[in-house]
Amino acid sequence: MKVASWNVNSVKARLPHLLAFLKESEPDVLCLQETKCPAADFPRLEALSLGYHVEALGQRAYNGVALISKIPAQEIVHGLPGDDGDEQARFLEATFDGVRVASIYLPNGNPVDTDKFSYKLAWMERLYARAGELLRREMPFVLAGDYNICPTDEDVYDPVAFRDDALCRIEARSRYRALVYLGLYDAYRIFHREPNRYTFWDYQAGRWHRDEGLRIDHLLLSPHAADRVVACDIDKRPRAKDRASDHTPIWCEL
DNA sequence: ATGGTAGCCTTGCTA
Repeated sequence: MKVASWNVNSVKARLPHLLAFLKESEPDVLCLQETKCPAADFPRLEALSLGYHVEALGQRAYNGVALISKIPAQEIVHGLPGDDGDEQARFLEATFDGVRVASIYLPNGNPVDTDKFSYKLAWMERLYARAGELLRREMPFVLAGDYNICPTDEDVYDPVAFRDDALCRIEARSRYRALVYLGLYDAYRIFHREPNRYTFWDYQAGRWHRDEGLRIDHLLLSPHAADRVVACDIDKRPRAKDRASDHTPIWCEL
Protein backbone atom coordinates (compact mmCIF):
# COMPACT_ATOMS: atom_id res chain seq x y z
CA MET A 1 0.00 0.00 0.00
CA LYS A 2 1.47 3.32 -1.12
CA VAL A 3 0.58 6.26 1.16
CA ALA A 4 1.49 9.80 0.06
CA SER A 5 1.06 13.27 1.56
CA TRP A 6 1.02 16.64 -0.21
CA ASN A 7 0.21 20.18 0.87
CA VAL A 8 -1.23 21.44 -2.42
CA ASN A 9 -1.85 25.10 -1.42
CA SER A 10 -5.35 25.22 -3.00
CA VAL A 11 -6.74 22.08 -4.63
CA LYS A 12 -8.43 24.15 -7.34
CA ALA A 13 -5.27 26.01 -8.32
CA ARG A 14 -3.34 22.72 -8.28
CA LEU A 15 -5.90 20.46 -9.99
CA PRO A 16 -3.83 19.71 -13.15
CA HIS A 17 -0.75 18.89 -11.04
CA LEU A 18 -2.84 16.80 -8.65
CA LEU A 19 -4.33 14.71 -11.47
CA ALA A 20 -0.88 14.25 -13.03
CA PHE A 21 0.48 13.03 -9.69
CA LEU A 22 -2.35 10.52 -9.28
CA LYS A 23 -1.77 9.18 -12.80
CA GLU A 24 2.02 8.97 -12.55
CA SER A 25 2.50 7.86 -8.93
CA GLU A 26 -0.69 5.85 -8.37
CA PRO A 27 -0.82 6.18 -4.56
CA ASP A 28 -3.35 3.94 -2.82
CA VAL A 29 -4.04 6.77 -0.35
CA LEU A 30 -3.11 10.42 -0.90
CA CYS A 31 -3.42 12.81 2.06
CA LEU A 32 -3.92 16.43 1.03
CA GLN A 33 -3.52 19.60 3.07
CA GLU A 34 -4.40 23.25 2.42
CA THR A 35 -7.15 22.38 -0.04
CA LYS A 36 -8.60 25.84 0.74
CA CYS A 37 -12.21 25.02 -0.16
CA PRO A 38 -15.36 23.70 1.53
CA ALA A 39 -15.93 19.93 1.09
CA ALA A 40 -18.88 20.62 -1.23
CA ASP A 41 -16.59 22.54 -3.62
CA PHE A 42 -13.87 19.86 -3.79
CA PRO A 43 -13.29 18.78 -7.44
CA ARG A 44 -14.24 15.18 -6.74
CA LEU A 45 -15.51 14.27 -10.24
CA GLU A 46 -12.02 14.73 -11.67
CA ALA A 47 -10.59 12.33 -9.06
CA LEU A 48 -13.48 9.90 -9.64
CA SER A 49 -12.65 9.85 -13.36
CA LEU A 50 -9.24 8.40 -12.42
CA GLY A 51 -10.83 5.75 -10.21
CA TYR A 52 -10.28 7.51 -6.87
CA HIS A 53 -12.65 8.06 -3.96
CA VAL A 54 -12.61 11.38 -2.10
CA GLU A 55 -13.21 12.29 1.54
CA ALA A 56 -12.80 15.98 2.31
CA LEU A 57 -13.01 18.31 5.30
CA GLY A 58 -12.83 21.94 4.31
CA GLN A 59 -13.59 25.58 4.93
CA ARG A 60 -13.53 28.74 2.83
CA ALA A 61 -10.11 30.18 1.85
CA TYR A 62 -7.97 28.54 4.57
CA ASN A 63 -6.85 25.09 5.75
CA GLY A 64 -8.73 22.03 4.46
CA VAL A 65 -7.66 18.36 4.32
CA ALA A 66 -8.67 15.38 2.19
CA LEU A 67 -8.11 11.65 1.71
CA ILE A 68 -8.03 10.45 -1.90
CA SER A 69 -8.00 6.66 -2.19
CA LYS A 70 -8.39 3.73 -4.56
CA ILE A 71 -10.67 1.93 -2.11
CA PRO A 72 -13.35 3.72 -0.09
CA ALA A 73 -12.53 5.16 3.32
CA GLN A 74 -14.06 3.44 6.34
CA GLU A 75 -14.73 4.64 9.91
CA ILE A 76 -14.02 8.27 9.06
CA VAL A 77 -13.17 10.77 11.82
CA HIS A 78 -13.67 14.44 10.88
CA GLY A 79 -11.52 16.78 12.98
CA LEU A 80 -8.92 16.15 15.69
CA PRO A 81 -10.66 14.98 18.90
CA GLY A 82 -10.21 16.97 22.09
CA ASP A 83 -11.79 20.38 21.38
CA ASP A 84 -15.33 20.54 20.02
CA GLY A 85 -14.95 24.31 19.65
CA ASP A 86 -12.10 24.03 17.13
CA GLU A 87 -13.56 25.04 13.76
CA GLN A 88 -10.35 24.77 11.71
CA ALA A 89 -10.32 22.01 9.06
CA ARG A 90 -6.99 20.36 9.83
CA PHE A 91 -7.53 16.64 10.51
CA LEU A 92 -9.20 13.73 8.71
CA GLU A 93 -8.67 10.08 9.62
CA ALA A 94 -9.99 6.81 8.15
CA THR A 95 -9.24 3.12 7.64
CA PHE A 96 -8.10 1.65 4.31
CA ASP A 97 -7.65 -2.12 4.07
CA GLY A 98 -6.83 -2.44 7.77
CA VAL A 99 -4.49 0.58 7.92
CA ARG A 100 -5.53 3.76 9.73
CA VAL A 101 -4.40 6.90 7.86
CA ALA A 102 -4.69 10.52 9.03
CA SER A 103 -4.24 13.64 6.90
CA ILE A 104 -2.80 16.29 9.22
CA TYR A 105 -2.39 20.03 8.74
CA LEU A 106 -0.68 21.12 11.93
CA PRO A 107 -0.98 24.87 12.67
CA ASN A 108 1.95 27.02 11.50
CA GLY A 109 2.12 28.97 14.77
CA ASN A 110 3.76 32.20 13.59
CA PRO A 111 4.16 34.77 15.01
CA VAL A 112 5.29 33.06 18.21
CA ASP A 113 4.23 35.90 20.53
CA THR A 114 0.56 35.48 19.58
CA ASP A 115 -2.27 33.06 20.27
CA LYS A 116 -1.39 31.34 16.97
CA PHE A 117 1.59 29.76 18.72
CA SER A 118 -0.37 28.66 21.79
CA TYR A 119 -3.00 27.19 19.44
CA LYS A 120 -0.25 25.22 17.70
CA LEU A 121 1.06 23.83 20.99
CA ALA A 122 -2.45 22.96 22.23
CA TRP A 123 -3.17 21.24 18.90
CA MET A 124 0.00 19.18 19.31
CA GLU A 125 -1.13 18.07 22.77
CA ARG A 126 -4.38 16.84 21.22
CA LEU A 127 -2.45 15.03 18.46
CA TYR A 128 -0.31 13.36 21.14
CA ALA A 129 -3.46 12.14 22.89
CA ARG A 130 -4.91 10.86 19.60
CA ALA A 131 -1.71 8.98 18.73
CA GLY A 132 -1.79 7.33 22.16
CA GLU A 133 -5.39 6.31 21.54
CA LEU A 134 -4.50 4.76 18.16
CA LEU A 135 -1.46 2.93 19.60
CA ARG A 136 -3.71 1.18 22.11
CA ARG A 137 -5.63 -0.37 19.17
CA GLU A 138 -2.55 -2.37 18.03
CA MET A 139 -3.41 -1.52 14.42
CA PRO A 140 -0.97 -0.20 11.79
CA PHE A 141 -1.37 3.55 11.21
CA VAL A 142 0.25 6.44 9.35
CA LEU A 143 0.02 10.05 10.56
CA ALA A 144 0.73 11.89 7.31
CA GLY A 145 0.87 15.58 6.67
CA ASP A 146 2.26 19.07 6.97
CA TYR A 147 3.48 19.18 10.58
CA ASN A 148 4.95 22.69 10.29
CA ILE A 149 7.87 21.33 12.35
CA CYS A 150 11.53 21.04 11.36
CA PRO A 151 12.54 18.20 13.74
CA THR A 152 16.25 19.17 13.84
CA ASP A 153 18.59 21.85 12.50
CA GLU A 154 19.53 19.37 9.74
CA ASP A 155 16.02 19.87 8.36
CA VAL A 156 16.43 23.64 7.80
CA TYR A 157 18.50 25.47 5.18
CA ASP A 158 19.39 28.26 7.64
CA PRO A 159 18.97 27.14 11.28
CA VAL A 160 20.19 30.46 12.69
CA ALA A 161 17.63 32.50 10.75
CA PHE A 162 14.87 30.08 11.81
CA ARG A 163 15.93 29.71 15.44
CA ASP A 164 12.94 31.65 16.78
CA ASP A 165 10.48 30.64 14.08
CA ALA A 166 7.45 28.62 15.19
CA LEU A 167 8.62 25.79 12.92
CA CYS A 168 11.86 25.40 14.90
CA ARG A 169 11.13 26.71 18.38
CA ILE A 170 12.05 24.39 21.24
CA GLU A 171 8.45 24.23 22.51
CA ALA A 172 7.25 22.89 19.15
CA ARG A 173 10.20 20.56 18.63
CA SER A 174 9.90 19.08 22.12
CA ARG A 175 6.22 18.30 21.56
CA TYR A 176 7.05 16.70 18.22
CA ARG A 177 9.71 14.56 19.93
CA ALA A 178 7.22 13.57 22.65
CA LEU A 179 4.88 12.39 19.89
CA VAL A 180 7.63 10.35 18.22
CA TYR A 181 8.81 8.95 21.57
CA LEU A 182 5.39 7.37 22.08
CA GLY A 183 6.89 4.78 19.72
CA LEU A 184 6.42 6.22 16.23
CA TYR A 185 8.88 6.19 13.33
CA ASP A 186 9.73 9.01 10.92
CA ALA A 187 9.43 6.99 7.69
CA TYR A 188 11.84 9.22 5.77
CA ARG A 189 14.60 8.78 8.36
CA ILE A 190 14.31 4.96 8.26
CA PHE A 191 15.70 5.10 4.72
CA HIS A 192 17.60 8.41 4.44
CA ARG A 193 20.24 9.82 6.80
CA GLU A 194 21.50 12.78 4.74
CA PRO A 195 20.94 16.28 6.13
CA ASN A 196 19.26 19.04 4.13
CA ARG A 197 16.53 17.09 2.38
CA TYR A 198 13.39 19.21 2.07
CA THR A 199 9.67 19.01 1.32
CA PHE A 200 8.97 22.79 1.24
CA TRP A 201 10.63 25.71 -0.49
CA ASP A 202 9.24 29.24 -0.03
CA TYR A 203 7.98 30.96 -3.17
CA GLN A 204 10.08 34.02 -2.34
CA ALA A 205 13.72 34.87 -2.98
CA GLY A 206 14.45 31.95 -5.33
CA ARG A 207 14.43 29.40 -2.52
CA TRP A 208 13.57 26.49 -4.84
CA HIS A 209 16.35 27.24 -7.29
CA ARG A 210 18.85 27.60 -4.44
CA ASP A 211 17.52 24.41 -2.79
CA GLU A 212 16.92 26.41 0.39
CA GLY A 213 14.01 24.61 2.02
CA LEU A 214 12.55 22.95 5.07
CA ARG A 215 11.61 19.35 5.89
CA ILE A 216 8.21 19.86 7.49
CA ASP A 217 6.03 17.21 5.82
CA HIS A 218 6.30 13.89 7.62
CA LEU A 219 4.94 10.35 7.62
CA LEU A 220 4.91 9.05 11.19
CA LEU A 221 4.43 5.28 11.36
CA SER A 222 3.08 3.12 14.16
CA PRO A 223 5.21 0.07 15.10
CA HIS A 224 3.00 -2.26 13.06
CA ALA A 225 3.25 0.06 10.04
CA ALA A 226 7.02 0.46 10.49
CA ASP A 227 7.34 -3.35 10.44
CA ARG A 228 5.84 -3.30 6.95
CA VAL A 229 7.48 -0.23 5.37
CA VAL A 230 9.78 -1.07 2.42
CA ALA A 231 10.42 2.39 0.91
CA CYS A 232 9.97 6.12 1.51
CA ASP A 233 11.00 9.16 -0.52
CA ILE A 234 10.34 12.78 -1.34
CA ASP A 235 9.11 13.32 -4.91
CA LYS A 236 10.57 16.66 -5.99
CA ARG A 237 9.11 16.60 -9.50
CA PRO A 238 5.84 18.41 -8.75
CA ARG A 239 7.72 21.32 -7.08
CA ALA A 240 9.71 21.93 -10.30
CA LYS A 241 6.61 22.61 -12.41
CA ASP A 242 5.15 25.99 -13.33
CA ARG A 243 2.44 27.16 -10.91
CA ALA A 244 3.63 24.59 -8.34
CA SER A 245 2.63 24.31 -4.71
CA ASP A 246 5.37 25.47 -2.32
CA HIS A 247 5.35 21.88 -0.91
CA THR A 248 6.15 18.63 -2.74
CA PRO A 249 4.79 15.13 -2.04
CA ILE A 250 6.34 12.57 0.31
CA TRP A 251 5.33 8.90 0.09
CA CYS A 252 5.98 5.51 1.65
CA GLU A 253 5.25 1.94 0.59
CA LEU A 254 3.91 -0.49 3.21
C1' DA B 1 16.45 47.90 5.89
C1' DT B 2 13.25 46.26 2.92
C1' DG B 3 10.85 43.29 0.02
C1' DG B 4 10.64 39.50 -2.27
C1' DT B 5 5.61 35.16 -3.99
C1' DA B 6 1.16 32.85 -4.04
C1' DG B 7 -3.81 32.10 -3.15
C1' DC B 8 -7.75 33.35 -1.08
C1' DC B 9 -11.18 37.35 -0.96
C1' DT B 10 -11.43 40.76 3.36
C1' DT B 11 -7.50 45.51 -1.57
C1' DG B 12 -5.68 42.31 4.25
C1' DC B 13 -4.69 37.67 5.98
C1' DT B 14 -2.18 33.44 5.99
C1' DA B 15 1.74 31.09 4.81
